[in-house]
Amino acid sequence: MPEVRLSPTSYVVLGMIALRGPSTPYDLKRGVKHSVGYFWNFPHAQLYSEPDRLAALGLLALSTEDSGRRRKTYSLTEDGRAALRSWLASPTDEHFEMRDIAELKLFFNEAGEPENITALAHDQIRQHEKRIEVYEAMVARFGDDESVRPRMLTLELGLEMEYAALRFWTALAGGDLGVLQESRREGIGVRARS
Amino acid sequence: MPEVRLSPTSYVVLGMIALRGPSTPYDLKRGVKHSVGYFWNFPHAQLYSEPDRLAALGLLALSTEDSGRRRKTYSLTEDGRAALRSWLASPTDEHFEMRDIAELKLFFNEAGEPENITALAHDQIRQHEKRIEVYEAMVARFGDDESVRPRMLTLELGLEMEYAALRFWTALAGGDLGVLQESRREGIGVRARS
DNA sequence: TTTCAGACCGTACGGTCCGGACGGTCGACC
DNA sequence: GGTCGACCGTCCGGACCGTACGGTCTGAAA
Repeated sequence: MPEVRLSPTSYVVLGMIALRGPSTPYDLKRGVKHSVGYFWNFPHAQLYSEPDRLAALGLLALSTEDSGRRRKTYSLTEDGRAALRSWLASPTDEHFEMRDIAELKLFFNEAGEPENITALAHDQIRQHEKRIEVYEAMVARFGDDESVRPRMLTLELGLEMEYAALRFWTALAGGDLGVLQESRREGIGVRARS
Repeated sequence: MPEVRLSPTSYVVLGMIALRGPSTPYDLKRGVKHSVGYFWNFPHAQLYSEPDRLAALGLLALSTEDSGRRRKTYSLTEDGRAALRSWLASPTDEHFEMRDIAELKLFFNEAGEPENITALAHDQIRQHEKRIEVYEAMVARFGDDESVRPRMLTLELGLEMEYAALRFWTALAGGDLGVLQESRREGIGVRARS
């Protein structure tokens, strides 16, 4: 098995194919869009080029339609499945990255007008509420479908994060951040560490 | 003023210089490392090349040391300050991006062994606890220093997110995700939307 | 005074990532 | 057969990224 460092994109492709079965890049694009794509954006061009790289490494097998559109369908090889499984079983030492433009603006707003913050907070509140609605609709729609249950786990994490952000921006807009510290002290966080 | 789309990196550079005053790339690197760098990683090579780009756009002014090391120091021009301020005042329509390897592994673990999740959760709990300690030490150290108070705001957001993640992974490790939904329903989130 | 360690500081580079523009292909309906 | 909108894929230039490497300074040991 070739010794190459695979990127997150690689594993998304391998993982998607593992969950969905043999797929075309377009399938991947759509699959990603309404699952992991919600929290991590993978530009579609990548999902077209990455499978070729993985195929060159022997992790995917390629079969090309011979009818009109000549679609390429990729499937997992044994090596591919092994690579995915070993990644899934290996520890993760990196901390998540947050890439939040709003947080950036908040941080640098010392150089701007105080009222920017109010506007920013209200925008953020709207956005997170909207996203929460989307997630909760998904939970309501698929929540008790046993077959996709495992995939709902990440949705729970997403919801936790959304509510956390919503709490923060709401408190900020209300001018009372103290309430956050209090509620954290009472919360499970403290319990988990004691 | 030239019409170019500036990247987040650009604004980090402009913002850093606005908060710290004239800076060398190395200053930026260090400044970023223990502030915004906690939630958004900017590789240092960028912080060396970006100022040149901004200088070419007239947003930064460059002065070069003539002694030994010939350090380059960049400072804001009027245009630069204006660009930063207009960015700070403009609405942010993008949602944050989460880039969390652990979340990826969780999502795809249908293709792996169930016990991976336990290990993953415990790793994550350790990591988030550690990060929380770091953040809280910063709060304790700088919390009542008026001059840096505004920069503490993002720390509060960071803490909210950390605790949210910690709650999730703790619940997951304990096998009882239901507790999350309940606590969310009682929380400020609901209040904010009613 | 020379040497050396270790911190400080900067650049180069090859591959990857990125988004947007563009173009081809299909079935459905006129 | 023609046209429309959805479907599907590629291309490209520039930004990004991590890492490896190389210089420069301070200060203390030799």
